[in-house]
Amino acid sequence: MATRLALRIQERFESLTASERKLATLLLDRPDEILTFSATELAGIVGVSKATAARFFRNLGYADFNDVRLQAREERNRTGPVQQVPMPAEAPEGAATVPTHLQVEMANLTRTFEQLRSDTLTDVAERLATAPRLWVVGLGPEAGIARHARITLARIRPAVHLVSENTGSWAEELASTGPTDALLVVALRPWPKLISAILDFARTTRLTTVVVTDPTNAARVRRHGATPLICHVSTPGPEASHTTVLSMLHLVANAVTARLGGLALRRRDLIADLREELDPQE
Amino acid sequence: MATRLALRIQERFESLTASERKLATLLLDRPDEILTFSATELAGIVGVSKATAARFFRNLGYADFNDVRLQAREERNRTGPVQQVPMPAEAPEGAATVPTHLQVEMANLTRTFEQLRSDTLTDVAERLATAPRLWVVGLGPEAGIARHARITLARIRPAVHLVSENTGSWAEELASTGPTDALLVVALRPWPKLISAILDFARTTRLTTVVVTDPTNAARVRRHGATPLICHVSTPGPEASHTTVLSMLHLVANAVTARLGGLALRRRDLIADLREELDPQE
DNA sequence: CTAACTATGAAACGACTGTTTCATATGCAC
DNA sequence: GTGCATATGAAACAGTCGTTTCATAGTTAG
Repeated sequence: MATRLALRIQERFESLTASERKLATLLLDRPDEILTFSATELAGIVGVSKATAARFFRNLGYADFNDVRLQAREERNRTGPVQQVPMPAEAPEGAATVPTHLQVEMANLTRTFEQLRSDTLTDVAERLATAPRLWVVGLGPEAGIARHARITLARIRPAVHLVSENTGSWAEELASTGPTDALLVVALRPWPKLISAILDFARTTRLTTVVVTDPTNAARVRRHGATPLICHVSTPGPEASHTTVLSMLHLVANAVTARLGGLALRRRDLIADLREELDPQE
Repeated sequence: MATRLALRIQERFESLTASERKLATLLLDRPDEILTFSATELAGIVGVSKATAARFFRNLGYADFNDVRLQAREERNRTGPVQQVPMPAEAPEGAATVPTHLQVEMANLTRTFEQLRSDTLTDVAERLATAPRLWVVGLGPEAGIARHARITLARIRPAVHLVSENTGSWAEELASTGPTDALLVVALRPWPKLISAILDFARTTRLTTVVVTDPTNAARVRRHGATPLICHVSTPGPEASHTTVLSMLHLVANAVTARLGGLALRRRDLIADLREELDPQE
């Protein structure tokens, strides 16, 4: 939390004049004040003139007071590394308290995305973006998520198909896939056997396959020749949390958008316009 | 964490003009911006004129923009420097970097669940747990989420129905609802008009209604006589993130489970056994 | 189609902010 | 004491910000 301004002040503190030290002390004590107060106000608080304040910031090496504020603002936006959040221990009761829930979700998120390599992401995005057709699969509890993924991706690229969850008919639906198509699977524990079959089929058809899954299935996915995107979904309770899965899919969609550039944006705008027409504003 | 400004905006959101809504949305998404940005800058970010911005704040009941800033400043002091995770500013490129994504999701999660009152949660859980039948609705982009909610809830209680998104047929589907049934709606911005109609119908049928929504629609939900569960979904990019929505639904499901106790657990185990039978282990 | 109304941005205006200039005060060397 | 250097505030100045006015585009009512 050491801002560049604070460091600069500390270096020169002894060589500052009395009035300047008043300002310096205030800023070291409450670093955020720069963002919210004007130079005049700062001067007023410690009882020096505006002129002194102006000189102070110039003497620190800034061109302007505006310069100071812009830097401070910018520094706050890229605040340092996210602190590691500990996963809460097993809750005795079905203690679904709000703070516990929040902490669990934060822990899952940090684990998930600190582990995700950004080149894996761009690689996946590249393949999902360029495939002629994209098939999305999610069985049982993941069916809703898969549907959501399909909706999201269909907004930024054409030919996104949902493989229905009617057991048995998936073969017919996937039959029309070609070797350069891509397959996006959402499958967590407990791992449905059917997914293994689908992955094997995808491998023989030479489909590019990405599987959003949990850590326990990562190795299995690799064994099937697919790329895993690992999401931590553990909870103190009995049910897994799909939160990180959705977050991962959102990130993937963003990456695909970035890869496709204007193409995706135009498609998205087109769809937005269409929606607006169909459902008159409001 | 609900500032007075945010509340004031939420109350009047629907009566705002298009340009004003752009400003309102920005301020709800990133409440701290008022402290650091000038009104001119705010106007510039969302692409409206300074004049509109000035009118906007006056229409909200403030004398001045300065008035706004003073109040915001004062409130922050009262809240103390609880510097939570800051929301990153607009990314220039489609810069969907992993760390940025993580930070955005963390910010949304903390905002969402620090604002959620635990008695609201238990109240909602009580009503969703005890209703004879539970109906789940989600239109357009939220259809997948709704389906997921239905799956999740159906594991812990009987008679959970998904109202299909076929426009027009919802009336027939909801026709069989009774006065003590409950309705769970997922609806974010842009608010579909159809949802308003459904909420009005629910009110006259005396359904208990819970709406998972974003801050811009909270007041509207209350006006329809329903209980809002507010999720922060803002992102630097163009697409909203449904992550917190899913997290909220997970929490609600947990709370319902806690309320139902052994009943829910037995049902869940039963279903797990069934699944295992249908899809032989592994 | 016209009239009234609303929403909006461009531009004029006044208020305020930050910088610079200048005169004064303070401290130190001699 | 005088001379010199530095620190400081008052005031002049230039620039920016927020407000208001006014003209225009878009919408609604009749």
